Amino acid sequence: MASASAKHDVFQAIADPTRRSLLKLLGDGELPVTAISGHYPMSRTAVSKHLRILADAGLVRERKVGRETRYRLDPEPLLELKRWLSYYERYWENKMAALKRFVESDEDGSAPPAPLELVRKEPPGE
Amino acid sequence: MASASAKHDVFQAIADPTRRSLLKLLGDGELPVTAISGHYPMSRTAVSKHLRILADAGLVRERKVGRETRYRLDPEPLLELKRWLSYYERYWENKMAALKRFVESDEDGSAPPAPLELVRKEPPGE
DNA sequence: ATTATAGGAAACCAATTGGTTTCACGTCAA
DNA sequence: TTGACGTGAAACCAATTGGTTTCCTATAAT
Repeated sequence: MASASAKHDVFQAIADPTRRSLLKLLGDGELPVTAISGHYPMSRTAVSKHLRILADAGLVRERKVGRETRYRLDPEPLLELKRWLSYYERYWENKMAALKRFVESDEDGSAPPAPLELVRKEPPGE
Repeated sequence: MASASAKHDVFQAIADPTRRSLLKLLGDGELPVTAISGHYPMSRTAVSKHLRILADAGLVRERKVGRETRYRLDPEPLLELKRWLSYYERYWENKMAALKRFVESDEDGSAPPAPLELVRKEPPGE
């Protein structure tokens, strides 16, 4: 439900750092466009377009008040992201487990759980 | 550590549906490029470029084996995403709480779900 | 009534993106 | 050695993106 199957999905919406910043800013509460754009080095119009993209993705809600349009965070679509991420939990768990096994291994070295070269931090040879 | 300070960040990397699909595919294990590209309607070269972007973001690792290059998932950078997401947990919690309060609200109506209006912050000068 | 303010719409632009086709190179097989 | 296979690099292209400026319309405020 909620669907928000709009033309902008949440993945694409949060891909831009300005938009991620906007989400954070709008978490504090409702703000009109001009106030928002004051936080950014770009034009008000540019910010407005970012806001529209966020709104299309359902991440932000707009509300007209007099002559202003106030925006605020709607975190609901982030749940989709969370769901997507949760699929990968098992992988880090595996990795963590492998790492742990490696660290705790009583070095008979007979069954290296996984190559995992990420473990070693060579002193900077370069 | 890890840092993956590369030119492609994880947010941008997962913005593309093909790349998300690749991650899922590569979760099953190492695969060479041709085998991978067989799953997609686009050219091998196109898939290869997606793989490079994923690799730049640290989401995928490559390993040369004879004349093939095999790719596999590296979920580690997703932790950054998880961390980013976790910042917003409190918001859905609030929302959930508000919703719950609303649903459970019996008759007094004195506590509307969540006005959520915040006052305006300092006008950012001009 | 007139003027100033808030914000969206439109037209435009450069850079990036997602894709293609062609080519070159290293590796495996005959 | 000759040729086929697996892949990346390069050059190219259309569409999208992130931004701008200019204009237009509502809504205050005087």
